[in-house]
Amino acid sequence: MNLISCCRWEEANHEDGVKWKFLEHKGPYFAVPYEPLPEDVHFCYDGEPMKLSLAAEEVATFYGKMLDHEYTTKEAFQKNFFGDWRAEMTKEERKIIKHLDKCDFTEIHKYFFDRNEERKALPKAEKQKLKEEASKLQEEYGYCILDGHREKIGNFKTEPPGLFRGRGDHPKMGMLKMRIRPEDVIINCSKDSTIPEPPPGHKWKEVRFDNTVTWLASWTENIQSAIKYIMLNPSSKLKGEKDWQKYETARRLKDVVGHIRSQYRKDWKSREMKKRQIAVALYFIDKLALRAGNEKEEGETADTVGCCSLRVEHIQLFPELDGQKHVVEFDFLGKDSIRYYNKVPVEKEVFKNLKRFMENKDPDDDLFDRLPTSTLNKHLQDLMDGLTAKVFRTYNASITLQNQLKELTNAEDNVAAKILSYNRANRAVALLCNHQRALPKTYEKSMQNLQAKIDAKEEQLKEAKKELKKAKAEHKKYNTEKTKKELEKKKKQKERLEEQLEKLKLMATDKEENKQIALGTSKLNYLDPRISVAWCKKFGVPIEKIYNKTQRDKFAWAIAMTNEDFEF
DNA sequence: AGCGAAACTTAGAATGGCGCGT
DNA sequence: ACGCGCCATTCTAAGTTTCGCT
Repeated sequence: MNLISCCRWEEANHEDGVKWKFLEHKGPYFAVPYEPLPEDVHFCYDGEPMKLSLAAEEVATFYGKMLDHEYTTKEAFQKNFFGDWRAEMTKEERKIIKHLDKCDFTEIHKYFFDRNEERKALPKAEKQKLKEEASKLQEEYGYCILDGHREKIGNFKTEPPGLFRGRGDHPKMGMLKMRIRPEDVIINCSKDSTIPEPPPGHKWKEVRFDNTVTWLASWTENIQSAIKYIMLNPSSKLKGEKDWQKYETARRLKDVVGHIRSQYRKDWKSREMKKRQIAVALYFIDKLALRAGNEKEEGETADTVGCCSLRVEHIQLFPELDGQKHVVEFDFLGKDSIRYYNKVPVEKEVFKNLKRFMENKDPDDDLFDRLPTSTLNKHLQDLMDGLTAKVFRTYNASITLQNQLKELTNAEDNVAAKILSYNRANRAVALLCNHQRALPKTYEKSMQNLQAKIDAKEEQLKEAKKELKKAKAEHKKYNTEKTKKELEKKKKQKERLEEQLEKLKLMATDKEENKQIALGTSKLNYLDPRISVAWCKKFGVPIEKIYNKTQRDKFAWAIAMTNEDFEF
C-alpha cells in the first residue's frame, strides 16, 4: 500500500458528530446574469411582435429554449409555466398575454439553437480558450480546504434559473425555478478561515460555523421549498470514508442476514398482524431489493411508491401462473417514476398473508397499513446496529456481484472476455435493483446497422458453405493434394465466418439485453469497490478497464487498501 | 413518540467531448 | 477531415435517514 494513501485513509477520526476542524472555501459561483435578446429576435403574441420586459423576456426564453422538448407538449407543464410566467409580467403585459397558444416563441428558439450551433462550430483554439476559462473557474471555486487537505467540491455553482423539470407525472412540472441570489445563500465554514466574500453589492443570507455538517453552502429552492447544498466531491476523504462505512455496515449484515431471514419467516405466522406486515415487507426488501418507500405528500410530487407505500392496486395475486405456484405480480412506479414490473413466486405463507392484507380494501388503500418506514427501520435497528432498509440493497447488490463474478469468471479467458463476464455480473445487479434508462435515441438505427451486418455475414456463410460442399465433392472425386488443400481452406473459411457471426449475434444480444439497463448506478452506489479491485488483481485485469478516472478517484480508498483475497 | 426539517445518498437525463471508421 | 456513436461528466431531482423539537 502506498504511504500517502495509507495516511490519508487512516487519519484519526473526530469525536462524535464532528465532521471537520477547519473548512475554508470561496462560496458558490453564481449563474451568469440574464443577457437580453438582440433587438431583431422577437417574441410574438397573436401574430404580432411584442417587446417584453426584462423579467418576462427571461422567463420566455426558458420556454423558447425547450420548444422541441416533449415537456412543452404536456398540459401541466404549459399550465404551470404560464401561471408562473404571468406572475413575472408587468401589469400591461398581463393584460395582453392571456393565452399560451397565442404565444410564438419560435424566433427565440431559433436564436438559441443557432447560438448553440455557432458554439459547437467554433475553431479549436477558441474552444480551447473556453475550456481554459472553465478550468480557471474550477481552480478558483471548485476546491476547498478541509482539515489541511485541498478537496474537490461536487457542485460549486448555484443552479441556474429555469423551468422545473420533474420526473414522471409531476404536478409541478413547468414551474419557474427562481434565480439564486447571494441573499438566499447560507455559508458554512470555519470561524478562523478566510470567510468567502459575497459578490460586490450583495450580502449572504447567513454565515455559520457548524462543523457537525458537511455542506459548504445551502439555499432553499422555491419549487418544493427543499434545501439545496453545496457539498464535496465523492473523491474527498469525507465522502470516501462515509462510503467505506456504508459497505462495512452491509458486510456486518452478511453475518446476521441468515438469522434475520429465519426470524421474518417465523414472523409470517405471528398472531400480531403488525409483526406479519413488517415480516412480509422486509421479505420484499430483502428478496426484491425494494426501497423503503417513505410517505409522500399527495399532489406535491409524482405518484411513486416503495415497499412500505405499496398500494393494493400495485400487486396482483395468482395462486397459479405459468406452472408456478403463489405468484405475485408487481407493477408500480418507483423512484424517478421508473416502472417496476415483476412476477415473483413467493412462499405460501407470504401469499396467504398478502391475501389477508388485501381483504376488504380498495385498490388505492395501502397494502401495509400502519407501517411507516420509521417503524420498519426501528425494527431493523433492533436486529443489527446501524441496519436500515437500504442496507439490504447494498448488501444484496454487493453479494450478488461477488457471487456472479465467482460463477462467470474464467481464469483462462483473455482480458476482453473477463470484462464481458464482469459486465454480465454487473448487469445481474442492475436487474436486481431495477436500474433502467430510456431507450437510447440511436438504438433503433444502430441495431438495424448491426442486423444488416449479421445478414451480410449469414449470406457470406451460406456462400462459404456452398463452396465447402463443392470442395468436398471435388476432393472426393480427385483426391489430390491440391483438392485436399482447397478443402482445408474452405473449411477454415467457413469456421471463421461462423465465429464472426456468433460474435456479431452475441453483440446484438448484449445490446438488446442492455438497451434499457443502466449499469452505472449500481457500480457507483451499491457495489463494494473492493470486490472489483480484488477481482481485477486476482485475474490480472487492469483496474482502468473497470473504473474510469472519476470512479478511480471516488474509490481511491478501496484501490489503496484492497488485495486479491478480499471477501465481501 | 411523532412530527417536520435538515442532511445526505441515489438516480436518470442532458450535455460534452473524444475516438474511430470512412 | 468529418460525422457519428459511445462514454464520461454534469446536473439536479428524488429518494432515505437522521436530527431536533414538542
